[in-house]
Amino acid sequence: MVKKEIQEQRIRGYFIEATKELLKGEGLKSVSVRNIADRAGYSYATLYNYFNDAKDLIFVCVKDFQVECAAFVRNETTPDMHGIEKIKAIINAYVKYFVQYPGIFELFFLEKVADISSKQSTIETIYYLADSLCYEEWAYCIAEKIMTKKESDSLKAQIRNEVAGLLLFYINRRQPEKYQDFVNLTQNQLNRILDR
Amino acid sequence: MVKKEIQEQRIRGYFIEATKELLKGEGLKSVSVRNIADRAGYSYATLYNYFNDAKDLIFVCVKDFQVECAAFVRNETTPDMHGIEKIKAIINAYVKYFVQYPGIFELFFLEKVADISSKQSTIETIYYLADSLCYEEWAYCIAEKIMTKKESDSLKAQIRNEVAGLLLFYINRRQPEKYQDFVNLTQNQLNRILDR
DNA sequence: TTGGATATATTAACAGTGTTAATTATATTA
DNA sequence: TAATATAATTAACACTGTTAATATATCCAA
Repeated sequence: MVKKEIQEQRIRGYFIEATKELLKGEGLKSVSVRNIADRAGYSYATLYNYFNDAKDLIFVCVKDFQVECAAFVRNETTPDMHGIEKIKAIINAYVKYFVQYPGIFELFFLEKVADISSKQSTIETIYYLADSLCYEEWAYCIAEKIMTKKESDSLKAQIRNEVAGLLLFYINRRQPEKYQDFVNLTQNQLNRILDR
Repeated sequence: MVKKEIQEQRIRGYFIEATKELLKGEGLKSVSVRNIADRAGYSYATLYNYFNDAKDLIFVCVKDFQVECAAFVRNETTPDMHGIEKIKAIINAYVKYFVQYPGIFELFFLEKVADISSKQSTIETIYYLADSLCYEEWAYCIAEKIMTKKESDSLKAQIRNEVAGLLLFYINRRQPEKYQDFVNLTQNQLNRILDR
């Protein structure tokens, strides 16, 4: 019965949409089983007919947000840039996305995952998201002999960790306090890593 | 009445000690008002006679753990080292401390704080902890003209964010999976930042 | 179209969380 | 010792996630 599957997917979609709205709006703290179900127009227990548990549902949203983040980055950057400068622009947009949606940052990096092994692939795509957004540009840099493959791998890791740390302190600890200071710090650190 | 204050401080200490044990042992997830009170030998409501709320109590532990972390670092590093190499050794010990006590990492960097302004100073000391552990060595590097003050500030920020990111991914996302890979990555990144 | 089977949705319940108010027990002081 | 002040406890409330039992649709054959 394909009809059943369509309907089932549709209802799953309602729950996912409700969860995404809550995450983008009020943030992770207001994402509860009852809140989600209310917004989706179902009882709280109905959720368990479509998802193993709450964490499962929450993590389903990750993939959608990754796509959205990629679109956001494309929209914030110009296609006539290349190499190092483009990488900087992409990372800046990437950072901007999470500052705009702190709830999504929490979901991607802070949210505890009970069974980490079952969500391994999702976690890996989060881990490598910044890398993959810059994929063509790293390739460009290597092709143009701006850097070696080995160097690019080292730089990727550095940016990955540096940016995660910057966002962690700013979003979760309001450190630095002012947004402009955060932007400047991010800029300085990116330049430090990429301009040699 | 000084007697009262001594007694009051003593009981506060019992709650703090219980919380610290839970944090170091089972981690943040098992730190609840009722768990703490049980371990301290009081009823759960008694806690509210000595602390404003649960978060308050949990954050009181931060200062103790900072002292412990500093002692751990002193113990893990030799006093006959100086400058860049000593900084590397200190940061390695700092990282090791949080890997050993993931619950303390959660408390320092992940735990949500409702009223961040009232805990501003605590949060700042967390933010600058890695810097302060290396205080003498940064001064040494500047005095020996190994780097300028401005360069050292930039390096401090870089290490701060890089290390936070590394720990965040490893402790919270098991990324990389194997401890040895994490150690190697940390080593590589530290060398990259500090060896120029 | 109706009756029975199946699938889906809902309510009730449990064990947990933080927090507050009312109550009980303890200590201090007149 | 009696009255008062202080401290500790229990009861209660509003939440949380999750499961089992119940109610309500849906579907398919007679």
